[in-house]
Amino acid sequence: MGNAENVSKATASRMPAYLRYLKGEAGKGVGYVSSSAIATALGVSAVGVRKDLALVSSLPGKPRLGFEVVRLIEDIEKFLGYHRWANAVIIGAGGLGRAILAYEGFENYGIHVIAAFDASPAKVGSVGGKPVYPMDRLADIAARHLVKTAILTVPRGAAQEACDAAIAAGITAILNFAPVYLNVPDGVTVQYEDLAVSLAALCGAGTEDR
Amino acid sequence: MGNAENVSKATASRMPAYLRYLKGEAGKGVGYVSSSAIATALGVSAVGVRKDLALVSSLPGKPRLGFEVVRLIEDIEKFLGYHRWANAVIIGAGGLGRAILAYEGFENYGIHVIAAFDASPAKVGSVGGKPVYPMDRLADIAARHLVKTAILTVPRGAAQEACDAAIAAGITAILNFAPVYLNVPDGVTVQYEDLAVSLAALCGAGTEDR
DNA sequence: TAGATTGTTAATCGATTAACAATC
DNA sequence: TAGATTGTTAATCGATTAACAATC
Repeated sequence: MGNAENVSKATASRMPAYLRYLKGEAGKGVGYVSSSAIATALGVSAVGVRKDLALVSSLPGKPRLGFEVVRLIEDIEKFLGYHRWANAVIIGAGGLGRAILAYEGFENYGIHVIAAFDASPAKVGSVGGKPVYPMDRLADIAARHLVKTAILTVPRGAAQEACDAAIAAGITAILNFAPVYLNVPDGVTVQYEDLAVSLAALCGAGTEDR
Repeated sequence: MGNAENVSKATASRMPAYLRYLKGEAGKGVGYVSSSAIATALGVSAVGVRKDLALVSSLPGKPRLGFEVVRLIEDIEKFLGYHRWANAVIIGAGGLGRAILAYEGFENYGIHVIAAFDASPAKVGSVGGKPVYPMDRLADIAARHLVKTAILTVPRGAAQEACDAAIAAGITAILNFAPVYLNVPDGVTVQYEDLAVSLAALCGAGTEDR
């Protein structure tokens, strides 16, 4: 138990779902939860849940009771690395960028979204108490706050240019909401967050799968 | 080739990335692309790419040349089911909901986002030419437009209630942006789009993986 | 032709499932 | 105790990688 080193990628990818469910149970005041309860709620197998949890939990589950909810939440959060903090910026202060800038949920996950940047002077100002700067301030501010992560919410036509600017400013991880492929050098990670793809996959899932 | 029935889930999950890359190449006027070019661009193995493409492409790749870009794009789009159309609604017309309502990218993927709904009368009106209705119109409008998919962009505290309302209105697929677990009956699919989790995973990826 | 690239068969690898003994 | 639940070992399953013959 708690041997968090050799955790497979498949197991790690399920942790956020466990965490979401467990937090819901904790909110209802549930003290212990069994692997089979988690399994049926999430639509997976109970033995799979036990194997996953065995790898990250600091305490084994108790026969007849199951796993202690609050303990498990702590263990999963620790595993996911939410104890470390990181700063991030938003590039593109349109509707989506501003919505994310105002989003309150990041702080719970160890992320400070410190500012947004936009090429248009008209967008400069602040949103929800957080500043929106012109693009030419990006390199300066990113360096000063050790920002390595950017959320890209610019129109598709501006995405590659914004991406290049981010990389020039020292960004090494990009969460890209623009539905275009980004050309990046080695050492830079891009994660694509294509809403249309997510939605299309979801629409398909209902009809074809079962 | 083109035997799109027995495509593994792993293969299907890579198709959007192929499509993104290929569209970028097509935009540059590239006519043919090799499996190894795709592989290096996407950071995967070339033989894996060939295996994936063999399952969805209607035409085999040509030795010395590679795959025809425009043909491959059509094949992947067809595989992903982007030829079928579906209507969707947004529930929650806050910043994120309004941004998604105004988002132009869905139409390319066979999805019509026809309207948004909000519990607050103050939000009713229109955004980017699309209507925002009060929540009590949901069942009526969803039924009339055969809407089976909802995008949930309400605050976390309102998520379960909004989810229940959606299900009561006949929704069977939910793309949930609220960072909470949703309790749904059998036959309803929930996909979690947790920005904070995505971002946290991205931040972690840069440091721990290599 | 020579060379680059393809598709396929076999081997390896990893993850899931099944079976079962251990525990409170 | 009896029963529910756990953790683990072995077996199955699926996906990736390696090797190589086929093709333009």
